[in-house]
Amino acid sequence: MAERKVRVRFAPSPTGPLHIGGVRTCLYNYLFAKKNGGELLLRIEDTDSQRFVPGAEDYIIEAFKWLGITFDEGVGVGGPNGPYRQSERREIYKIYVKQLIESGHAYYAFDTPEELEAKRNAIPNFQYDSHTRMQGVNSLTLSADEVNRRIAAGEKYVVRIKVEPDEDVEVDDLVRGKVVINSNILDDKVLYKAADELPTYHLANIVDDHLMEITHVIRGEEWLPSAPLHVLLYRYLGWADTMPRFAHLPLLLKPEGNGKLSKRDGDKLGFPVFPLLWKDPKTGDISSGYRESGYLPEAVVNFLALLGWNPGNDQEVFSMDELIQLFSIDRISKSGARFNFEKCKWFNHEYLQKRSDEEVARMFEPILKDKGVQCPFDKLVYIVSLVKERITFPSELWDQTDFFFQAPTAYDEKSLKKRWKEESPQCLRELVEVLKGIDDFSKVVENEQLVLDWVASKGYNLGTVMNSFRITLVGAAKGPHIFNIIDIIGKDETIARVNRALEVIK
RNA sequence: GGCCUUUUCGUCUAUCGGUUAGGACGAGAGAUUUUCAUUCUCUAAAGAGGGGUUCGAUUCCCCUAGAGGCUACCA
Repeated sequence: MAERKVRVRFAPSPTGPLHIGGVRTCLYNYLFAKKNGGELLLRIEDTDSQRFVPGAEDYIIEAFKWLGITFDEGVGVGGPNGPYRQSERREIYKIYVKQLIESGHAYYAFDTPEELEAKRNAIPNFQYDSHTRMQGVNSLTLSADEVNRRIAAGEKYVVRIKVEPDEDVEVDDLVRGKVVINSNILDDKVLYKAADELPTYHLANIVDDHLMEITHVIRGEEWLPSAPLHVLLYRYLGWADTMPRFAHLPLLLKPEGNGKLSKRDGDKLGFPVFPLLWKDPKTGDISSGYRESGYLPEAVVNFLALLGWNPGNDQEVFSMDELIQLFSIDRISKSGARFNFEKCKWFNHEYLQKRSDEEVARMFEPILKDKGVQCPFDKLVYIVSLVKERITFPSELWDQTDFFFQAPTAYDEKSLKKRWKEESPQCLRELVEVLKGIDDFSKVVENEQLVLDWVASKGYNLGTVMNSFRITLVGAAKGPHIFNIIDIIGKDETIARVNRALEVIK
């Protein structure tokens, strides 16, 4: 086989918001494509007309835009192999359905869903396959005339693959090695439904991957059991020599308990399982998203990249470019990864520190606006510089800085009990006089030295003075350096806060 | 039930037959900080069980168990 340009695809079904596991699958596809100088396609697999959800497609596109994952071809960007929505490719699939039937690898089946349901109930482990298909109502058991008559009469039929029995089908998986399944356990899967004139996933997937010249199929492990069917389809269609390589990714599991990660886990444990906030168009239910929860896209990408892959050394923090350089399929792990969002938070803290004070200040602006607070931008940057390292999410900014914008309305009991001494009022009254003598509060270092000297000259306990002072300014025993605080709130406000505290605190 | 995959600290993982089994998150303890937080240091913490193969198995093979997936006219 000649060397082909690497082409991979992400092919979600627009049945709702994109699950974080899907995001990881796409990320791995992206990293693999970029690493190998290849291309990534976005294909929308909307062959299930029943489960189509409006808005899901736009959501998917927006989510990857936010994450910095770009597509070279597909829905939203176009390309020479379109259309990229399977619902718009009906006529293409029909050609191959016909080819499969004519070559004897598929057949018409007229069994109704009710009949099949009845068989499943009556016969344990019933499956439509080489052992049972001759009892079905299909083009194998009906005369050609009868088949034609039924089709002409508009009877709803499906087309099923005719799996040849007693054959070991081999899937050479890039992650798991050779996986062999005997064709006897495969059933004659439905490939096409006359009811909506659409193929099922299996056929559409193979036809599109072939036509779009996909070289590597990187997808979740849930597809491993049907991979042999796909191999068979490539063979029956005569495309075995250009069949893509498969790589089945380990699944993302719940943080605790059993099963794979689901929407409910997020709701229950209080972390998002979707990249973006999603509002269900039918029910109006809201599902939280990483973006709206204050996660940085590079943190989400970094966290996800390491869930099932590692570079083989101790490095933990990677830029997208580094991930691209380092990524390789043979370092993908085989077992499912439990989703640990504490680590995700840690990544967010790391990446937030990498952002400049100006950038973080900009994240703070809408929060302040919401609080009805006005603040000059350069002052905001100054404030952010004092508290940035303390926070993991921009949403924590207000709690860390509210005292810069408004005087404390109450004084924390615990702090008072621990830090407010009997001599505090007297010390503070004298401190006010000292502060009054300072003209420029922006001389942080000098002012501190001045106060320190004064405390020493009076023989006061430094901790008592400073902690009491802090409580009057902040309302509690917390916050950044005191002399930065008074620089920001200014002389008048500083003195006013001390005086007010002196009145209120008994 | 059947079939497939998988199994190293609580979690994510390193180790490609010979290591004091390493790192990170989280946890605990100290230090720094006149406050709180940050930061730093240290500590505890793992090869599912049983058989083989081998001079030697976490590593290779088999069995059992656990975990996960699939078993639709869904993807």
